[in-house]
Amino acid sequence: MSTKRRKVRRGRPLKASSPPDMQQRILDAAEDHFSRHGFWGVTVREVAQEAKVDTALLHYYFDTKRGLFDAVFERRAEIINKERIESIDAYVKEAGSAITVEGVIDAFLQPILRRAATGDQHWHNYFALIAQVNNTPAWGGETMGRTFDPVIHHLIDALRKALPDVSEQELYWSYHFLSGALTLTLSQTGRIDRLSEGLCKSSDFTAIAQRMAPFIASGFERLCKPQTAAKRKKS
Amino acid sequence: MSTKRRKVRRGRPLKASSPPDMQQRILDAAEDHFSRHGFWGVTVREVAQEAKVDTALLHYYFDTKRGLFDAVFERRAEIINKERIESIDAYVKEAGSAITVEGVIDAFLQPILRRAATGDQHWHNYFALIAQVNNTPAWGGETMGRTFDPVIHHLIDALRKALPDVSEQELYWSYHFLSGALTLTLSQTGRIDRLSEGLCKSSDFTAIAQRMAPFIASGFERLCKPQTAAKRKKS
DNA sequence: ACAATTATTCATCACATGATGAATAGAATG
DNA sequence: CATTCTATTCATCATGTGATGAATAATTGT
Repeated sequence: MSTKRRKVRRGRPLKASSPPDMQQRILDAAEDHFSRHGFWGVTVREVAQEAKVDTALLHYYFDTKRGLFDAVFERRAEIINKERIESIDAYVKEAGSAITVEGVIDAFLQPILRRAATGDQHWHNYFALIAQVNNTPAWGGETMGRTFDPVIHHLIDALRKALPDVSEQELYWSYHFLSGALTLTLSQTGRIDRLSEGLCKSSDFTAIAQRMAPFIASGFERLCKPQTAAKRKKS
Repeated sequence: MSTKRRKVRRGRPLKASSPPDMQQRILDAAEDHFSRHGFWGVTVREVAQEAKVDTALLHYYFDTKRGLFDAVFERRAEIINKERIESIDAYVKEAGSAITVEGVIDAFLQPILRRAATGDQHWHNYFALIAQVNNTPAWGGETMGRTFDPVIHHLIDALRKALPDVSEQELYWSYHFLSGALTLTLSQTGRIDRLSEGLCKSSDFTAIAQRMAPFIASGFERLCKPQTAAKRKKS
């Protein structure tokens, strides 16, 4: 029990330890936790512990817990947004006048579903995070809008080309349903696994990629092409 | 500064205060908070304060915070589940051999959308709560399944009648998309308001009720009726 | 070589958290 | 009317919380 001063390792670390980069390590750990439990379900200590750093470092880089969360949310948003715009533009150019609703929607979904299909855990977590945010009444709409609305307007512009004289309202409502379907898909709760008794798997993004665009495109056409509404229920 | 013992009001209250019933008041307050911020975003103190009771009472009735959450979640589930089953059964009986996919889905959606359309704040909060849970990766799938799967199987049974020889997988995936669209609708984040610059409103359940069943039914038919897939993309 | 800057850990603060045992007043029971 | 039961509040506990200032070592700039 002597008062020996244990020599502690403090201050800047040796160069060797940086490669994965502390900031990235913190962001990865935060992404992992936030995606599973949401903003309030995570403590900065948990994140710091997983990243193997002191909580003070986390505040040093990201100021507040909220700052960390926003940094996580925006990190991959830019990447995916760029990919989605490129994908849509490529399809529109390639299809020319033969543009279809299903083609546009497929082009919009591809970047996300492809990334999800690789099984990369980081992207996986990130998508689940989007799902959480999109269903957070308090501030989800604002955050989602700020981050993704430009791309969505790009999508809607492309859809207008495939649907001449379409009503704006129908277009937005249709996107709303698309957004919901996509969000639940990305949140990966495993519910459909249980419901279907193993017949369908939340993680089977190949199956999803095959079905989602046709399903959604069909809904769009039904809502946005009045003439298709011929077989209206008569009762 | 005398040591006068301030006479505090303790013990069982006068009868007059019970009418709204303490348990109900706590559940209402909890519903309000949980729906907005999720399980981790709420403290028992906040709930107790809004319900104007001591936190101890809350533990007295519901044991733990989690117990309170589950009680909130289950309270209205029974009601809505019963209504949905009755609605589906009524439609199936009424339609007879003229049963349609859109009719079944409409019957399934009606009870929820009708309640949402009244603007009742309590149901409103409850639906947002469902949305939160449905997108909680950690335990959302399990909770949702336990609470709602029986009704969903009922829905799927009815859909089978409208879609003879349908593939089970297509049926479940279609429901998955339906579930996502409905969930986002109920979560009411206001995102579509911003996106459409006020043209569409999250709270406009009349508009949703008119569009959702046709949109979703069309997707179902596209996926579940192979012969409809004639106009496959050729490129 | 020295000074300034940057990245990191340590120690700690003020306050919030879920939970609980004891106290107490009214209601129910006999 | 005495006893037991139920519903409620009070006071408090141990732990967890986000955050921060000081210390310190490596790096960078001069």
